[in-house]
Amino acid sequence: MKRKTYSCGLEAALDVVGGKWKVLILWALHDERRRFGDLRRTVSGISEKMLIQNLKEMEADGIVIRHDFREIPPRVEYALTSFGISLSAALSPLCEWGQLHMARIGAVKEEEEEARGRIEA
Amino acid sequence: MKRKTYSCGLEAALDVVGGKWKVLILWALHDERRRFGDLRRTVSGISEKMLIQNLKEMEADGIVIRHDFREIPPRVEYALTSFGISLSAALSPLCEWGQLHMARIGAVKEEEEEARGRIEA
DNA sequence: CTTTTCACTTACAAAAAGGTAGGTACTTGT
DNA sequence: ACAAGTACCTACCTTTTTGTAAGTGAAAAG
Repeated sequence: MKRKTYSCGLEAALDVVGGKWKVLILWALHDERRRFGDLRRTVSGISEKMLIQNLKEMEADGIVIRHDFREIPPRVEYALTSFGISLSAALSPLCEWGQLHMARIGAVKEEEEEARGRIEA
Repeated sequence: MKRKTYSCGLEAALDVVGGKWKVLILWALHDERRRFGDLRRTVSGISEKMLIQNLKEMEADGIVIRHDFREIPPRVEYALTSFGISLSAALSPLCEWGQLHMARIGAVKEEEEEARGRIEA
């Protein structure tokens, strides 16, 4: 068994919340618990596969809890654990930063995409 | 030209600092400017290709500046811009969170890896 | 004249992430 | 009898990301 080590806290945090969807799922849950289908509609663009896959990982990482009501038709709710809540708190300055510079970032990324388009064409 | 929009600040931030290496590079630069080779040694495990690739993107995103001394043998230094510094500031709570829960995260991720090993074997 | 240093570049290969389309079980409503 | 809704699962495929290994140029050191 290799000891998993991180060179800084960011690396550890990214290990839990990296990838394209997890922060968005976290965000969707940061103020209210939601059912699977509700999440699917809220996190726009996500596929069912990605949603469950990420939810499972997040559950394994202890940042969300799954509550199965064992009803038929099925009803399952997802919520943040206290660990997940602490994570979303740690993420909020980054969120604010992103919000503040959203226009700038979006503009730069558009340029980059256009540039790539020019090269590939 | 499609307007690039983000559903929350986190999405925008991740667009700039996503991926496996960028936060680590940012971290390596957050307290001092460094030469290419220095970065290569500091960010352990990164390949030259990934390092330049990420540095270029970060430069295009305005979070690092490249200073070429135009000497031979070549000498190039990288440093954070003020934008980059603001980003690293926004990242520091997440860094602290990661540091605080590093042991827990590492343990869970080890378990997950072992579990995957069991299945694949 | 060969080797070394440094900051890259390029071609190629491997791995990880993400997407699509279908299916399951079970009940309620028509 | 049949379609609809719910929360999934599975196999397969494409795209994106990451890694590896080699090469470049230009001067200076041996």
